[in-house]
This record gives sequence, C-alpha cells and structure tokens, in this order.
Amino acid sequence: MTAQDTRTRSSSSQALERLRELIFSGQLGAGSDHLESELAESLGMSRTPVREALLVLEGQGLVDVRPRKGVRIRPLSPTDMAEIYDILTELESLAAANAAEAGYDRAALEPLEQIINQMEMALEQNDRGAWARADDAFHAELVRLGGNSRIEGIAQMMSDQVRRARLVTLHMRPVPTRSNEDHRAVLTAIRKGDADTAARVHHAHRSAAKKVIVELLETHHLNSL
Amino acid sequence: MTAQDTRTRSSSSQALERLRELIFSGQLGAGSDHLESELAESLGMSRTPVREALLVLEGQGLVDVRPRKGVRIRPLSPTDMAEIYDILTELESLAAANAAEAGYDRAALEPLEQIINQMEMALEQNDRGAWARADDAFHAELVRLGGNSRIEGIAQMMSDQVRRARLVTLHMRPVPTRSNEDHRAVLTAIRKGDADTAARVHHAHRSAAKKVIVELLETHHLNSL
DNA sequence: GCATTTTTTAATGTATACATTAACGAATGA
DNA sequence: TCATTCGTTAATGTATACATTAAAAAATGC
Repeated sequence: MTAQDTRTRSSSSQALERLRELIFSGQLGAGSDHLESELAESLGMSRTPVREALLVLEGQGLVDVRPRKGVRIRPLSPTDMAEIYDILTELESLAAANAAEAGYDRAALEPLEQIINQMEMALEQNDRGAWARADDAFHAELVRLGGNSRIEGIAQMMSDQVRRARLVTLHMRPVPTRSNEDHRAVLTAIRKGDADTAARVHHAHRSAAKKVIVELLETHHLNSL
Repeated sequence: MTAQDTRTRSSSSQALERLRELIFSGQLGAGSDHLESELAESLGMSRTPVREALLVLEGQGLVDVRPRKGVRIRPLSPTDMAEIYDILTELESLAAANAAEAGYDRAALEPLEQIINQMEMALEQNDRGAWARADDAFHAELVRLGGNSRIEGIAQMMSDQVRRARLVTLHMRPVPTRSNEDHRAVLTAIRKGDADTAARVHHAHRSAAKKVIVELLETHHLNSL
C-alpha cells in the first residue's frame, strides 16, 4: 500500500485513471460519443475534473474533444497502426542501442531476462494474455534501459493508443514463437555492448510485427478499432 | 484574415496561445514559478481557462504543474537537449526515407527547395534570425512530406521544447554553412527516391547538430535554459 | 534556545451558476 | 415544395464561490 492509497486522490486524477480504464477495456467503445455531463454523472463527480481529465486524454491521443458533439473515443485505423509501429520501431531501436552502450552489468539486465522467461512460459502454456502483458513489459523495460525519458513517455503514449486494437488481434495472430528469439538476441547484444546489433535486431523485430498486424487489420477490414 | 479572426476565440485557446508566446519569448523565464491567479489576472480572464491551458502545456512538456508551488516554466538542461535531438534525429530520418519513397513530383517538393533557397539567402546576408526560421521550416516541411501525422506532432512538440535554448545558442554557434549542403543533399535523395541516402544524410546532419549544440551548452555551463 | 504541535494562511481543487453558441427545428415567404 | 430566417434548445465555455489542503507562522512545552 503506497502513501497515495491512504490519502484521497484528486477527483481529476481519478477521472483520468477511470476513463483510461473504460477506454482500454472497450466499455467506452471506439468511435462512440459522450457528453461531459454523462461522463461526470457516471463517475459521480462534477464536470470540472472530468473536463480536465478529457483535456489530458486528448493530449495523449485517446479522445477527440469536439465541441457540441460530445467527446469521441478515438478509433484506430490500419494507417494509424502503421504510423505508431513505425515510431515505436525507430525509438525503441535507439533505446536498444543506448542500452547496449550504457554498459549495464548482469544485475541491471536481470529484470529484462526475467521478462523474457515469463514470455517463454506463457508461450508454453499457450496463455496469450500473459504473453501480451510480458511483451508489453519487455518493451517498456527496454525503453527504460535506454535512458531517454522522453522516449519512455512517447513509447508509453503510442502503446496506449494501440492497446485496444492489440487486444482484438491478439487471438487472431499466429503464435509469436519468433518474438522470443528476437528478444533474446536483443538482450544478448545489449549484454555484449553491441549497440549496432541490438538496434538492428530490434528494428527488424518491430518491422516484422508491424507488417503482420497491419495486414491482419486490413485483411479483416478492421478499419476502426 | 481567417474566419477565426472575426469571431471571438475561446479564452482557453487564447490563454494557450499567449502563454506559449510568453514562454518562447522568455517573458516567463525558464525555471520561474507562477500562480494560476497571477497568470489569470495578467491575461485578463478567470482561472478556469488558464488552468485548462496549463494542463495542455504540461502535456506538451513546457511547464510543470506543482500544486501549491506555482506552475514552473520547465527549464532545459544539456541532457534534455540531447534527449530531444536524439528523438528528432530518428523520427526526421524516417520521415526523410518515407518522403523519398512517396515519389513526390517536382511541384510537391518545390516548397522544400524554396526554403533551402531562403536559408542560403539568409546565410549570405548573415541574418541568423531568418536562417533559424527557415531551418525550422525545412524540418517541419520534411516531416510533413514524410506523411506520418504523429511524427509531425512529436517533432513539433520537441522543437517547441528547445525553442528558447536554440534562440540563446543561435548567435554563439559557428555559421552553419554545412547545414545547407546537407539539406540540399537530403532534397536530392528524396527527388531520386533514394530512401536510404535521404535517411542516412539527414541522420548525420542532425547528429552533428546535436553534438555542436550540446557541447556548446556544456562548455558555457548553460544548465538551465 | 530548540523542537514540536497547533493555528493560520494562501493556493489549488471542485461544484455550481451562468453566459455563450452551434445545431436543430419551426415558421415564414416565395 | 423548398429555401431561408429566426427562435429554441442543449451542450460547452467561463466565472465565481466554496472546500480542501499543504506550507508557513505562531504558540507551546521542554
């Protein structure tokens, strides 16, 4: 229990957190419109903190505030998905290179290794939910090791934007056996301090993932997730 | 005169615009603290629209909202500068590659050429202000041609974060003769549809710029701009 | 004199009343 | 009937009053 759990958090930050959850879970569906007053009522607070939360969510690319038409939960098209994967590909590859050059010792890279182990276990047990969570964790930890705080923030934002869509495609994709080999190869390169290889392997990894998922969306005519 | 000039714009968007201007111009200095009520009074409006603008500015990384201590105009350190240039380097290089692959015709690339000409003229006349504006325009147009709207947004945000610092260093840097050659080389590669070269040349260009400017900041102990 | 508690104060956080305005629909006229 | 104008309405935008709370100041005890 952290300090924040005891003291009451601000309505504004609660609104932000709960709205994000409602968006990620699909309870506020992609493309749906919502009035400030409705959201406020359903969250049991006044419009003020809800408005503030919506402003932040707009900045994070999760909603569009469209005066007098309600707030729209931003839908994701295959083109959006391609844009986002391209960005993640570049920035994470740089992070991988930076992590390799940082010269982390074995202990510092332990969490990354643990996460890869988790992914392998999840794969063996055919638990795609667990695999997806671990995959997320891998990319987050990689970016953290890169040491560029702004890349962390941007990568987080981009991941949030594709979260819903990834959930949908998770069970449509072929079993991502190759992913784990890639992840291990990236870790090995980072251990060796081989920045070029780390970046190159990770770049290829993300590019391949982009191709698979964008084609999946297009094939199934999933134009608005 | 656009349509928006006749009808009254919302106080909130006015606050956003004016606060940005005050930050970029240095009238709200780096690291300085300001109360919502003071800002509201100086802008001649109530706290509500100012609060909303500040929330957006926080999302753009221009201020830190620190309850009960006032809003701090976010200062920029050499490390911050390095982070930002690294991100711009990667994303703009991708944009250059994408622009090359898009197969734009001569007319579509005309604006980019015009901007390069402006930079050369500014350089001949030793007008660094004009050069800096054109340089900004070059990078913005390049990213636009890349066709990834999220990269446009991120690049804009990163540029905004370094705007003040660039202003300070503008007159300390050696005359950027090399820049124009680089820009022309990028344009040529885009014309030819040579994505690899476009990305590689631009990457080297931005890396070099990063090195120069970060060393400049460190040498002069400009730790908080 | 110094540490600790209590009180005060000043700033933010929230609710609410009100102002504004874009969208909708009814009324008007050709 | 249709286009246009004018009101109506419902939603957002803004101001303001009030609640909350962290920090500063004052009081207390040792």
